[in-house]
Amino acid sequence: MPYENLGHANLPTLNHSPALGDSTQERILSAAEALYVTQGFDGTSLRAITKLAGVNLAAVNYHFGNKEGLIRTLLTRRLDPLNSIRLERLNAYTRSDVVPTAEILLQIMFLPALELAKSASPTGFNFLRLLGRAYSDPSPYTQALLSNHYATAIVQFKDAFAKAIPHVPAAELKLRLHFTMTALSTTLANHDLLRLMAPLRNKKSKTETDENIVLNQLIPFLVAGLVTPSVAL
Amino acid sequence: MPYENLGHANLPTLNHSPALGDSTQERILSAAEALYVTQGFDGTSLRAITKLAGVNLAAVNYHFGNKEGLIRTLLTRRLDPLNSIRLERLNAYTRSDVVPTAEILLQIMFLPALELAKSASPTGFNFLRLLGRAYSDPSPYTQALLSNHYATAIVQFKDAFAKAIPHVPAAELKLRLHFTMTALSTTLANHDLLRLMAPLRNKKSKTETDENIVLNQLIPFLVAGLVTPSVAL
DNA sequence: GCATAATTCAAACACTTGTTTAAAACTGCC
DNA sequence: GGCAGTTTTAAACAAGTGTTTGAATTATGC
Repeated sequence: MPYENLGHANLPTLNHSPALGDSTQERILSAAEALYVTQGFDGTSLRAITKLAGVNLAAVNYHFGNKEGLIRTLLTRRLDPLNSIRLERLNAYTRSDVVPTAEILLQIMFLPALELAKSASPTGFNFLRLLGRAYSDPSPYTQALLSNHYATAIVQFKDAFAKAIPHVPAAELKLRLHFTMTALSTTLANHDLLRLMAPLRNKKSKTETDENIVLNQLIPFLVAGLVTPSVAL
Repeated sequence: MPYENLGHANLPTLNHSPALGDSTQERILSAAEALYVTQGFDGTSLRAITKLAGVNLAAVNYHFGNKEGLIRTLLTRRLDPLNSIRLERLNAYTRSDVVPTAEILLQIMFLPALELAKSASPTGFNFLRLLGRAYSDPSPYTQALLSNHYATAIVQFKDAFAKAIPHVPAAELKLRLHFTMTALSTTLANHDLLRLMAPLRNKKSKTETDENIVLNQLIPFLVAGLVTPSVAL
């Protein structure tokens, strides 16, 4: 009688969209992720999830306890490895005495998300959209869950950005980082992103992936804003 | 027997938060706006709205037809005058042969929202947070409603930005404008914005309003990103 | 002052929500 | 083969959802 195995130790191939070959938990998570990305927490019902997954309604409560438990494992199984890789790469710089630039710091925040998206997500972009959706989800439960994952990682990055951009006062840099994070998260969550990128994709080499296009466009945009001289106080 | 007057002709003093002196419609709209800002469309129930407004449950259906009608008037009574002012000021520039800079264009998009916020909103920031929440609301109804208001206004601004920033290819500029709009909307919707601005407010003159602080910080951030040289293709 | 319209009200409607239950089916192991 | 543990299933639960109804109340116009 489980629903106690909320640990996300088993994330080997939670890839494909809800297919017949997968376990019940994996199919639930895949279906829930696909729906949560577009509908948000409140708009995603357990009946819609279980119907898409092709499993019984009670399976969610059996395997995850309740709806919050489902969303929690849904988010943590993505965010935990993401933040681990981010901090690992950031610490690699700080151990060596190299002071990373703002561009490198943004790459450290972006690249792991893109790499995980390519390796773990079914549709390729569902993982990125999950992150964006979670950050803008109004449900208090999601907000509370995110603030933990968000806060612990961002604190360390804030110090690194302060060293990379010493000419901007701390208060202003704080606000600029806030702008940066919101631009990142909502860009990832946006449905029209693929459509916006279409013309750019054609002009680039065919080996250029969609993820890299976003990276190559968004990072210079954000770097320019971050390092621009402080406005007169 | 109304619920046909969905027109928003009467927006004289829909100010105060739900108070006893206001009409039933105004109290419903105020309460709905306050809740919608924090809970989103799906998370805001009619019973919570009517309870906060101190009116009967059936009053919503009587005055607005249904929940969608309520949210529609909630958004249009704010967005319609906002977009009118924006386009009016933009056209004033285009009639004269002055080509507005990117900074001026952003001011045209920001300033009317801030002015309306100061004059019409109860808590001062509820109006801005309403805009931000609407743009990130996952409910399909809100998205459909917004896409109209959003699209018609942004098309004209896109041309103006293209003239202001001629050195950036159209496809790239399109993406940068997308980043700009998302940064704007989610910044406005964010709850922590006031807390982030606190240290800046103390250093500025006491006449400096919170809205101007956002303006003075966000616009240079966005302008720098918009006008930065195009990445090599 | 009175008839008429507009509004408010309590109650119920049909429906969906997350959750629980207990029996059924399946699983692996000796 | 049979038994214990695990999982799945259909059904029901209580609570909440938007909406409707019809009577009571208030406001309006003559």
